[in-house]
Amino acid sequence: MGTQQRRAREKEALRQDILDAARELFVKEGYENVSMRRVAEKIEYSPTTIYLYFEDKASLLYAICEETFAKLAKRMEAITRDSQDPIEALRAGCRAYVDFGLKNPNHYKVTFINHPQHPRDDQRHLKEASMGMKAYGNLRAAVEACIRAKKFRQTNVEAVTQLIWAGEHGITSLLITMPNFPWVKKSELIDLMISTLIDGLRA
Amino acid sequence: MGTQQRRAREKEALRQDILDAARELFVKEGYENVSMRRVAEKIEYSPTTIYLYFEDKASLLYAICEETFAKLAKRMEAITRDSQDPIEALRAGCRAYVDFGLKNPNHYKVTFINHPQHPRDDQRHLKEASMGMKAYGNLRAAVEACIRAKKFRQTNVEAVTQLIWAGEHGITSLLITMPNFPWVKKSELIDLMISTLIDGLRA
DNA sequence: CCTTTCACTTAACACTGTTAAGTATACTTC
DNA sequence: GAAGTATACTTAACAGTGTTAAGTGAAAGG
Repeated sequence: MGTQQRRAREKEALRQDILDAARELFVKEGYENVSMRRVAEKIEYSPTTIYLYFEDKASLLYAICEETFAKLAKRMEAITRDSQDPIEALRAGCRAYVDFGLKNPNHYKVTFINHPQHPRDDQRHLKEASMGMKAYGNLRAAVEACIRAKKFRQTNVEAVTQLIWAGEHGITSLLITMPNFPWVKKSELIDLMISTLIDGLRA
Repeated sequence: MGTQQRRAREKEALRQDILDAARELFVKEGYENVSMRRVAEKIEYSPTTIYLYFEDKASLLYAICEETFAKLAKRMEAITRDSQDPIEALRAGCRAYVDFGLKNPNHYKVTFINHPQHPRDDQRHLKEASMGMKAYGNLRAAVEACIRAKKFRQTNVEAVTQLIWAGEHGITSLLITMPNFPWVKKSELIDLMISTLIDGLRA
């Protein structure tokens, strides 16, 4: 009777163990530098066992990214909701995005910078999209609020959202991938980016 | 007498052949998807021969990036020099940067996005920096001209340069790594980024 | 002509992601 | 309770990777 449920539960538990082990290794050492054998070793199973739970290495990564993404989306949602002024909401959301990236550089890398795109696997590409769409949707809502409140000269919601995303991403990714570059004070640079974009958009 | 010179010339010729073969493959298929054996096959030498000319695969890449970078720097220099108004010069330079990235996506990827950073090899990191410094210096000069002409509210040359670089990079890298995303018209997005940043900086 | 140097190759190492085949164990059915 | 089957996992292997140590053959120098 309940045996099937118990088995399903045990399977799910191992799936989570794999995910936990992989996440820790990926985040600590980077996706490319972690082999399936290392993940297997960590959970004390044979390497091939992982393939009973995940299609391949990339799937393992995507599963982790989806989790992480949910966290980011949730955080951004909370931040933008708790703010009155739409401009300040947008500013806070942007700041949260960049901070999140800098605090989880390897996650950010595999999700937005490196993400190994399989040749001719469009299915997976859509999955990625759906994963990021939530965070993007949040940003979009914040931008829409600003436009609705007639705070911006530009009225193309999509274009402005993408513009701001690109700005955030530019700074986040550069700070992550080129840590040895002689940057000015990081937090000032981030604020400058956000302020400059908002000022540039202002009505 | 001349034998030594001839040999040196022949060595240099093969070095260039390797570089040419590697560049073509890297640009066409991406650094990660090209093996040393494939490069060797293309030049019809044994794989290990490459190691007589380049320390490792990454060095091969860096050599190619340096070439490409020189081209970008030269182009940007020409563009910013031929312009009268410092703001227009900056705008044109930015546009050239992004266009260059979109036209050489794999080059841009390996140079600014992926660039496989070797663990504990700081020497190489400096080399990278010196490589990019020229293009960065050009941008810096264009920014400095704007500030000198009192066109900008912000007066921190370094911060503004890095800000603009981040903006350019953000849009370039996102357009390259996420080609399936429903972007608004690309050239409009690029122009919007450049204009918004400049407007936001204006005095 | 002999020796040494030089350019290059062969063979191998230690890895990688991934799959096919094999092996116990636990569960179901008689 | 015994036989058969499904399940969960492992072993062995494939085809590939970057890279190195050892070996080869020809050209250059004395």
